[in-house]
Amino acid sequence: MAQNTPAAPKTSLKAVPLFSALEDEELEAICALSKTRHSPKGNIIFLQGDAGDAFYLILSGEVKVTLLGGDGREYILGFLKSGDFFGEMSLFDNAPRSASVVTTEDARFLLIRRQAFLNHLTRMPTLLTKFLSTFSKRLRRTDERLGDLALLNVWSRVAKILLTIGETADDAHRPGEWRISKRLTHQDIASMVGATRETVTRILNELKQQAHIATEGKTLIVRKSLKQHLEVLSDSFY
Amino acid sequence: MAQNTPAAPKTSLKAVPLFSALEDEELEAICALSKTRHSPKGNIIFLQGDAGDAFYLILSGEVKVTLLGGDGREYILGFLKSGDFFGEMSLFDNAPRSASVVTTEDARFLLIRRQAFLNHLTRMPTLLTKFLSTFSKRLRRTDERLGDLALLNVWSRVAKILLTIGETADDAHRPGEWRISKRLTHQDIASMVGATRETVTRILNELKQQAHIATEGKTLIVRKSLKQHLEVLSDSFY
DNA sequence: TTCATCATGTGATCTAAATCACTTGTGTCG
DNA sequence: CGACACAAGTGATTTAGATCACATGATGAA
Repeated sequence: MAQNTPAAPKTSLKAVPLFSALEDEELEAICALSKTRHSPKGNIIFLQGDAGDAFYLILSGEVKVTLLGGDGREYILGFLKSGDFFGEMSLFDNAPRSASVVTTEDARFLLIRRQAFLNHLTRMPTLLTKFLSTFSKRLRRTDERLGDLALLNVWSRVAKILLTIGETADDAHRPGEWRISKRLTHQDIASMVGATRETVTRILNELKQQAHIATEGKTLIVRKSLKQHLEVLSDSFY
Repeated sequence: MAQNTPAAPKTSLKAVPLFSALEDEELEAICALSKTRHSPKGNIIFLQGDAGDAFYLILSGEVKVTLLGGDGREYILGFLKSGDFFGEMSLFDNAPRSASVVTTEDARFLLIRRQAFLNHLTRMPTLLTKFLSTFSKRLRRTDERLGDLALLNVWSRVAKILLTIGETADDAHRPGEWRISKRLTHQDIASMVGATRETVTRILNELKQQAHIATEGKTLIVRKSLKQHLEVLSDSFY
């Protein structure tokens, strides 16, 4: 299962955006109070509702952040990878975990406990600001998704998430399209837009028909035409 | 329409939770760079998509924070009142407004511009921490609502929001119930849960039949029994 | 290569909730 | 006071999307 190693990495932290602005001595401090943890694919890091007092920074691998429904269904808030972090909310209020986190690949984390971190945090305003701007972005994203769920139909939600994923996870830069190499099952997409697998399958085929998307081997191609198409739909109230 | 007065209040800021931990001199500084603004009921403070570089603190009155759909429908993120603030996201990233804000009562604001504020902000770590914990709470709430929209049906969403409002806006402390004096139209509730007015009307009557809610004059009574009822529903997967 | 497991495709229902189309309150303000 | 906005109540109808029930395809471990 999960392993804890007392040693913390030194140099690699400099490469992490969250810590990039810190002084060497501050980095030392961070290292001193952090542990590393390794979890194989499919491991539960924590569950929604758990008491949480630790913050995790992903050193390698990938995790999935989800909300769980009473009937076993899940809503995927997002995937996080190397350099991203989670569990940071419990640093500032110690409420229970608001979401669950599961590894979707073997992953290594830097783990820092609330109390240990807080003492140093106040003495690192740069870090506070980093957190603030991350929170800001996260809040914007969740607000947008809230609007999507409340105001758009499944077709638009699927189109939109494909575009979002394309824009952020484009692998090969090409003129009129984005290429997504990350393997996403229809169920994954369904759980990200709040719909069923079958509906997503049908919409994806429809989009393929309309040449808005295509597949090449394992990579998914999203054409930018889809973006215009979507914008026309939502601007139609003028 | 909206009026701008150059003068800023002095003593009243001490009473605002956001600023309560500040030193007198820091308060002075805040006052120096803030303006007050007055807006009558129904006024648009800003719209989703606007460029935004100011932060607002509500001194009196109430506002409604909404997301607008392409077809004119709106999703209400929430109501904010005296002591609450909004537009703070643009302090930390200067992205366009992610939501719209409209006054639902005559209101007075303290208004602080991004640049002016930022200079001082870094020198007030207490304030940074205040923001951080607010962001944390907000993020938790939006995550929860995201889960509600994606995973619950309209009945549960209505029940849940009534309970939430009851818990936070209870006016008279009574044993088995919460009393909400704030006037909420069925359309308001519909816009808060992502449903139509008619559906909300029907559900509210159903809840009244089941004695989970009642009205007394203009105040809405939500019985705590509703909470149990809702929990039974969502725990039914054990 | 061969199963076994997981992902996808697709028709046939079913249903929660939206939409439509009114009627019936209920304020409130000239 | 009447009347003119709003807000709420309620049936009838429609529909997007869920659910159900399989068939077909990939993929990978033994």
